[in-house]
Amino acid sequence: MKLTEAKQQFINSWGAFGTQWGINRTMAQIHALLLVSVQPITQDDMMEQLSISRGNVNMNIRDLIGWGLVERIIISGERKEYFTAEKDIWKVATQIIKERKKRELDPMIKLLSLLENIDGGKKDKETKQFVEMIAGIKKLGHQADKVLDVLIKAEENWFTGSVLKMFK
Amino acid sequence: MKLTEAKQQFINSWGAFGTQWGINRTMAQIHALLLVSVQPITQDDMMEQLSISRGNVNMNIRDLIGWGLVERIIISGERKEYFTAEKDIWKVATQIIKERKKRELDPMIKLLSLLENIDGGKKDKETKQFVEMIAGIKKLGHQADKVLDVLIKAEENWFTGSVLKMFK
DNA sequence: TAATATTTTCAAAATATTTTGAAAATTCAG
DNA sequence: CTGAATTTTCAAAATATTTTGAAAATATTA
Repeated sequence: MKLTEAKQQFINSWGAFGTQWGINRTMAQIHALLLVSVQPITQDDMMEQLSISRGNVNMNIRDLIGWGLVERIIISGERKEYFTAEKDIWKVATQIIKERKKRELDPMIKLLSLLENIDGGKKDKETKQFVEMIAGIKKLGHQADKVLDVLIKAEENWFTGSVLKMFK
Repeated sequence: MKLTEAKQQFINSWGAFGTQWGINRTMAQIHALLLVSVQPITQDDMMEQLSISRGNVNMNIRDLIGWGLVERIIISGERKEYFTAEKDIWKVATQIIKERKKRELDPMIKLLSLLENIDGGKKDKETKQFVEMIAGIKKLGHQADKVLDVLIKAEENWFTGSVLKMFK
């Protein structure tokens, strides 16, 4: 397989993969493009390489910066802005975990806590069963939170495999 | 908060949460409804409680069964089919992890293996850097695979918290 | 077997999401 | 400050996804 062909397939597959995880296809493609671009690139480069509009590039770049995955680079003497992505794939994974935890898991646990306060407590069986289900999900959420914290803090250890020895 | 109100909010939030993870809103809502329904319910019950069409219920129920999260129940003497969901939330989480691993992680690792075979090997710097990025992502995928296997096999231990002691 | 209840299918409609592109805003060199 | 280059915004258009509902298929009863 040719290099350009492989890059293209990586970008497309990364995009398709992203959509399965609730991530906008173009955002994932831009991220993939930046991952395989050794030098920083401009918005015009992205427009050309992915055949998408200026507005689309601009909005998704902004999102990627919000996710802490992409950085804006100013090259002195150059008028245009350049962009680059974190290349250490462990740091990328960690950052995504951190963000999804903050944006989704935390609010979910907060909501479940509210739902546990049912009028009249666990008097009748139906209420009791509902409250127990909610408590169970909340507990699962807390456990997931802890497991993810360990993974985040494990840093390169996770990546190099030594965390798994701890598991065993 | 009233029980019916809490149930409704749980169903809606579970649906919203699902969409953030690439899961169809209605499918997540049906799952939530089944989670808080102590007795098995019919497709008509779902149509009524979620205000959705028969076809919608039917297709999403089929998907949920495909995910191994819902079971069709035949009650003797009853003409209609009933449905019920696994209530042990740890088993639910495990099942979802298993399925996503099989449907998404495994094919992704397979693809990355293909992309590592670039014509001419790592002769030039550009190719070398691309291959290394792909190899890095593949390695991350394998590590994630192993971590998830441990969580799946840990069964109730994960849920009760003792897996975390292993981490520490 | 016929009549009826129930489930399944899927094309079309509705809805939601993404993308475009041009105007507005901003930045920067001279 | 002026004017050109660049970035940002966002309403409208395009696209993708979900939902409907009625017809077809299947199952059940008598």
